[in-house]
Amino acid sequence: MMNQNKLPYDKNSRASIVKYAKGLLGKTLRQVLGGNIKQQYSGKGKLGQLVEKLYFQYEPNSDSLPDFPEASLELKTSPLKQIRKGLRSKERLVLNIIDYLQEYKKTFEQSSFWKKNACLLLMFYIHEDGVLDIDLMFRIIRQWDFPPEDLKIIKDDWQKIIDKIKNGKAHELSEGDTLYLAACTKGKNKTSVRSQFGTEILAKQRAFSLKSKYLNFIILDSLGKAETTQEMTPVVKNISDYARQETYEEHVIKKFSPYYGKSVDEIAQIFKIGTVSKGKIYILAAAILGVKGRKIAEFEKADVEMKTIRLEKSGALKESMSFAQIKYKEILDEKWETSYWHSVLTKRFFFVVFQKDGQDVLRLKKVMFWGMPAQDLEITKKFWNDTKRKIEEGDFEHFIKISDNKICHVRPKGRDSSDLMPTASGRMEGKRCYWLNALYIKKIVLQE
DNA sequence: GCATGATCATGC
DNA sequence: GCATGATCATGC
Repeated sequence: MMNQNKLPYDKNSRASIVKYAKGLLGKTLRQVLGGNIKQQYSGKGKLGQLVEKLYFQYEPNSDSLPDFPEASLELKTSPLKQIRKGLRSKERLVLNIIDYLQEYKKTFEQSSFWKKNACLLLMFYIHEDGVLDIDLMFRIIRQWDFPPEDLKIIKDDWQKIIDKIKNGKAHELSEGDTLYLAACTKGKNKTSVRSQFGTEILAKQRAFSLKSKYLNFIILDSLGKAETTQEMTPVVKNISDYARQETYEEHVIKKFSPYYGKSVDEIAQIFKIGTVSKGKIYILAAAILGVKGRKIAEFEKADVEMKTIRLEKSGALKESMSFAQIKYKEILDEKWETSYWHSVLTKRFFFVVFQKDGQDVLRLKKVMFWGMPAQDLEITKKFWNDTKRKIEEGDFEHFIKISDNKICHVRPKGRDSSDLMPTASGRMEGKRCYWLNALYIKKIVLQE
């Protein structure tokens, strides 16, 4: 360890550490430390180590304690990407690895997650391909304490993860299980497995993480983009809104239940919102949740995918659920874990289920949150690999069909059959998209 | 009745 | 103009 007297900050003081950290704001490590430092590390996750070692002058550790233990402050660097509308999070923020054999024994307050990450020193930098870590510019540097409303949801999330571990189901964890705090895979997927409680089945190594969309909220707040965050209204303005022991999801479902059995028009009348076109059911949902405008803040931050489901009188589900187009060129460069289809299927879903009555009027039947179980995700991985391989080979005739019963399928979707998209070989092919099979959705909706 | 192909409505 | 969410149409 360095002689603490020489440190340019007071390691016992959060304020001092944060203030010193801000010396990097708008700058790169090279600019601040001089041009003669060598790139000592390269690759993923190394910028954080460089900041710790070169700027804060302590040796990086993999302690269960925060990086600045005396000040209970955990340092995290995280990349930003430029999109048309401004800066956004490039990826999830990965926190500490979950010890499946220990974490479940603890309360939230004693948990490894909370001990290490209760207070974060966030350092967002602008990601650039092919640029050395020491040449990346820091754009946002701030202390982050979770607001009480967010912390409530994070506690619910943590509990949900713990419940699975307690039940010997760590191998079934998925990012789609939770809202803000997720159990994301960490390490090389095939080889990084760990033993878990209560069963011999090995589970993928996972770490607590904050979802990328949640970080966006921090980023917009930090950049003073109030106009963007104000478009979003939270369902829960204050944690005192919760009934005792109620989770966020239970709270949301409770708000919908008085409208079960009512038609779309009836609900629209109650909230005086005029005619609601099909495909705009989220307007109804926002109204029911008391959200002015169109964006439900918690759903945005958790990246919840809201979908309408229509059941026939009989309870049958007529239609499969469509998603985005398959980009024939882009998919060739994708890996499963970072692919579009994987990112959709690991989201948390919010299903708004309607059913036709005797007069063919759609009535709200129920709402539910859902995340795809890990076993199913494995099946969709096979589906995706098969689809990618066929696109690679230029075989557009034999995609997996709904009758193959592989949870999802490929089907045309375009303006009409002459709506084409170029393939890597330069040939034009009809546009197609990913679908979730109707039968699969039906099972989910009817199981609860 | 279901699988599959095809297309509509809307908003950015 | 186009992607997306959603639904229609047809034939087996």
